[in-house]
Amino acid sequence: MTDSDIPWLDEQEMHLWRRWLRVETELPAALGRALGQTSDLSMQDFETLVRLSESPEHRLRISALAEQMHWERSRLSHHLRRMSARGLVDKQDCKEDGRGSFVALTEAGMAALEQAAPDHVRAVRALFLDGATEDEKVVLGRVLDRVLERVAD
Amino acid sequence: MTDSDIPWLDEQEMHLWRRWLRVETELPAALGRALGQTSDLSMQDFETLVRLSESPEHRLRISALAEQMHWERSRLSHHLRRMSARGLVDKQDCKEDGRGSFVALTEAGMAALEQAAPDHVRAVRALFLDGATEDEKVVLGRVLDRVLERVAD
DNA sequence: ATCACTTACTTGACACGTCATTCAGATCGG
DNA sequence: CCGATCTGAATGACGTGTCAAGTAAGTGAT
Repeated sequence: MTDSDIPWLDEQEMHLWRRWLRVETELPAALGRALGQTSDLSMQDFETLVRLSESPEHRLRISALAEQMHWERSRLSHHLRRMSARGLVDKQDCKEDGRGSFVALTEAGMAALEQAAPDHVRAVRALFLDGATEDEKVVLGRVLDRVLERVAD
Repeated sequence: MTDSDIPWLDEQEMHLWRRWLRVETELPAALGRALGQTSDLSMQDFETLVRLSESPEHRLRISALAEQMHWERSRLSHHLRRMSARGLVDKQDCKEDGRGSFVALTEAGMAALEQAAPDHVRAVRALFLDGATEDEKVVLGRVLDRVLERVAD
């Protein structure tokens, strides 16, 4: 089998694909670095805290949180154990279902989120959102939607 | 400090940002799963093999490869050790510089690449490239370029 | 009530990435 | 030359993610 038998990408496609791959790795890396400089939170910590802060009573069933974040349960379980050890969240058992648990934001978690959020939001704007005009954002959103459909489990 | 003091994202921005985050994690996951079903290669293995196959004599200095791939040297070092143990690549020392090394594709590595490539390329098209029209690809490329500039080290 | 099945979550082993460190071999100033 | 420094690469410790297995509690049929 020679190269010509492979339905390879042409130059345009390859260029677009490789730029995608680079952004996919470097954007979160840059945002993570920025976030780490003004807080002790990772992007994952931040996202977790945001989801909780948006929830009634600042708490959620663990599986509900996992579903919202599109995380595997075991990943979330590991992560919450670490965040809990750092005092950012708190696990509470669930009266209605003896198997289940809630996770709740602690005071410290809320404080960490509020302290970190402004810089992080600024960074998301500076590195990502401001990179596209309004029209381009519309196109980008459309493309992302289609990719998500194709990827959907 | 209350929520209103935080320069949060509006609904449009948040929606776009979260879709981006989802695609950023789920697209590589889906491609990795697909690749894993028809080969024993990860996306990282594949990318490494492609770079080598595109190089003269199918080999490169390790630091050159790291630079091409935008990988940290130690990451590449770890990865090449594993790939080498699986017989996909081969390390050779460099006459001109006693510190340096080359990595070369093995026969098995080339065979694995050629076997995996068609399906992988099809998957990249099906999940990503076909999600955008030609016009949208132009826009997407422009946006990715701008984001890369902003992220650039 | 009991036994099988499902659900909610945890755990442990392992793969990968990062960071700091190490080490040999270049390179360069004196 | 020779010591200081730099460079290419490997290594070890550690954090995080995945997958498979485990535990405990709910559900449901008989």
